[in-house]
Amino acid sequence: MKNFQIHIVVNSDTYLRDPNMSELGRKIVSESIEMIDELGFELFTFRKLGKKIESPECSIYRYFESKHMLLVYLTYWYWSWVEYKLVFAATNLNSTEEKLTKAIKVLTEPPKKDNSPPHINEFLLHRIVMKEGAKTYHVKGVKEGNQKGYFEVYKRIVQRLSDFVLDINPKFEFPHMLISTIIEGAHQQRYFAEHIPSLTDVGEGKDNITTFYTNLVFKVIEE
Amino acid sequence: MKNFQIHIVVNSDTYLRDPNMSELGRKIVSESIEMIDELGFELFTFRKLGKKIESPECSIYRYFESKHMLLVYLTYWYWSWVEYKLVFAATNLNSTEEKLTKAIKVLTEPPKKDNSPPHINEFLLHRIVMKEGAKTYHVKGVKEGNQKGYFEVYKRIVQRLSDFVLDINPKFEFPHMLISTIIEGAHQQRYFAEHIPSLTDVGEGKDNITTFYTNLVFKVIEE
DNA sequence: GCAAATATAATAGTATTACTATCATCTTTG
DNA sequence: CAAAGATGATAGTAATACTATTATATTTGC
Repeated sequence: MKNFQIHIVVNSDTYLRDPNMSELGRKIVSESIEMIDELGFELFTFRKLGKKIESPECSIYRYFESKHMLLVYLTYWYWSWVEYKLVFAATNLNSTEEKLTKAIKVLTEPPKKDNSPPHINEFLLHRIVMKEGAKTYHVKGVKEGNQKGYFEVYKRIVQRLSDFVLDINPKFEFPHMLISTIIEGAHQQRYFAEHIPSLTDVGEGKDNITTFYTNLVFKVIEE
Repeated sequence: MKNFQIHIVVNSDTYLRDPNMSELGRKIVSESIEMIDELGFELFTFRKLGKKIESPECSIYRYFESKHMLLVYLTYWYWSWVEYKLVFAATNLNSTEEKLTKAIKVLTEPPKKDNSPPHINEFLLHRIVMKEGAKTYHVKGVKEGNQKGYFEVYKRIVQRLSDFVLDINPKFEFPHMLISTIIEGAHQQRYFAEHIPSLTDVGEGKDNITTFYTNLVFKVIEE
């Protein structure tokens, strides 16, 4: 039972019409998450999505310029959501060490059921971002996308944790590299664990990823 | 002046006809490297490649089942080449520490001009693998691809360095995670440095990536 | 309560992509 | 020098990633 619901705001350059403002828009978002997770981003098409939600393909194009931009929207949403969880997780903690530990936990653990909006399955969205997230920037127009702010939240998260690192060790030279390495690394390891397990050490049942990266960060930044 | 040339063997499941055995095959490989680097993998097509090499599209399909499989071939080739460099780099070194340091250097530094086969521009190939490499496994058929051995060399490289790590600290629990994290991380950081610099700490002219990851590895594995 | 604005649906169409098929010709090689 | 194999020429297909046009709902502002 929850008496509040947070609203995630997404950069308006990622969409043509705000999908959060209409029934159809929310349906596009929620069903596309299911479908991308099921088919993978390559086999996912607006035509198939249209069929699933029983709306014509061209209606989807009124919300998103392309399926690539839909992916950009979804990952932006995801990172905003993670940012919210990071802020929330830091409250009532005193030391920067505790805050950093908690933040690494949020970034490296898979999501638990929580108060995300009802039309977003954040468990599936997490899987999508792990697998397809890099496709938002591994494209020709990265620089333009970066200028338009598609990655601003991601960058802010990296900055936030980098600041913790610098607070703990002001002389540490590579905080951004360290943080972006572990964020991407955690997603990657979780994906490998499922599909190419010999690239990881994730054993049966037990989840070492958070332990590994927490350890890594504190060992690397100590003077 | 070189009196020898090494020949990289690629898993024969990645191609229909061995592109290394004919003039046309080598042309397909060498020109596709230029073209994928120039256009990005999404905009690259066999039709455009056919036009460039003045051969019909269908001739290219006689070598590679799809453009995805061509990418798999190219990345396989790349990692085999890196493996060769790793073996070469380890000769005449006594301590495992030295070997590991050298290996990290090979894996994290951009390639220098060396004795790669004339039809392969390994500088461009390195850029392609940094940017597009993950697309070989971020697809629906990863598991089948893994079973067919598309990633066997990559896995062998991870194993090789993991063994160094375990030799230095036999109690270290997560060698594979550590090594695959730094290999992917190095590529990623180099890509970020060029396109989304605020995610890194790579400054003007100086290249910190190797320093960062070398430090990271030795700090993390120390008892 | 109704006109105007806006969103959606229905239908149709286009250029391009990712292939496949067929057959003729050219080049090896045993 | 014949047979096998590789390449070229030509053609074709289903699907993708869109766009355009017009009709029909639905919302909203006065």
